[in-house]
Amino acid sequence: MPKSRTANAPLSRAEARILEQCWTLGTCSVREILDSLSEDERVAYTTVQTLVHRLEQKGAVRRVKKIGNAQLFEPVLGRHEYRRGVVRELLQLFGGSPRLLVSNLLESGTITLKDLKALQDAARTATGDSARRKGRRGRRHV
Amino acid sequence: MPKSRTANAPLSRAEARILEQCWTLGTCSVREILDSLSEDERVAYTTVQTLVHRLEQKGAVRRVKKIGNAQLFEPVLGRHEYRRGVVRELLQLFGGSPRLLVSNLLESGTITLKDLKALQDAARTATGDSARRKGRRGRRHV
DNA sequence: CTTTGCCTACTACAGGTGTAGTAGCATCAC
DNA sequence: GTGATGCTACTACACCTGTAGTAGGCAAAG
Repeated sequence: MPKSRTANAPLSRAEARILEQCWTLGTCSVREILDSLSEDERVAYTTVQTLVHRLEQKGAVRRVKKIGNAQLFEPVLGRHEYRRGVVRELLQLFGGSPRLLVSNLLESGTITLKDLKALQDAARTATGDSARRKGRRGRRHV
Repeated sequence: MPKSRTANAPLSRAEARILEQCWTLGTCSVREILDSLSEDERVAYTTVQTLVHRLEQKGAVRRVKKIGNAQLFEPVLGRHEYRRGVVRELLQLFGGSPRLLVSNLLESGTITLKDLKALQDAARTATGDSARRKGRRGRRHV
């Protein structure tokens, strides 16, 4: 039977979409998330609410404070960890071989040799360069 | 609401697992699929049967002939197409940027620069070599 | 203080998914 | 032919997911 909706259970498509908005918005309320959705993704307020609730159950977000009668949430699971997990999932499809995966990208023309080259250069400088970039992007708290 | 179980609808995890066995086995029966599953994946005969049935509804396999009273199935959806689809799905997570995806693989140490290098070489010879490789890998029919 | 409005906690429900049971027909070994 | 076996077609069912409605509470506006 399908997975239990407890801590670090896998996120569904819709849940991930909401979490994504949380990443963009930082600490935010249900309404803010709703408003941040594009026209064609708009759903009912309660739908977002339910999804946020489920995300909370799965430990992907947590409520941090209450302002007035509104609850503010904040992502716990980071974009990076999440992506890592999903990619790991995907890799199983390729027998755990990331090379096969990239190879697939190449064959289907999704990525080009030029792209790979660029990535290599970027990676080389990032790793071998000074020390270790720790700031990542400009995390404006909110 | 979730997707309809009609032609080329997305495959669920379990369905994909079964299809995978079909790829390995080639034309095969429900029992053969069941028997080919490893110890810890073993499920009831009827479970496999149901999954094969759903795969059929989704157009991923088709019944080719009947031997005795047993039905033989054959994959319609190829491993390659399937993978391509899943990767495309995943890419949306990375804003459609395959570079970000590979970048993630690098950062998490899932793939190395050496791997990329090897892939590039392989790709270069395959593409730029003679004319156009049309056989891909040794596609032994079945 | 009452009204108005947004917020939250439940509840709901149809369709998907994972897993399996049952009934009945087709075959094969006698 | 007859019984043993295995196969297929239904049926079942709990849990997940996507989406939303409802009731009731807090708080700002008047």
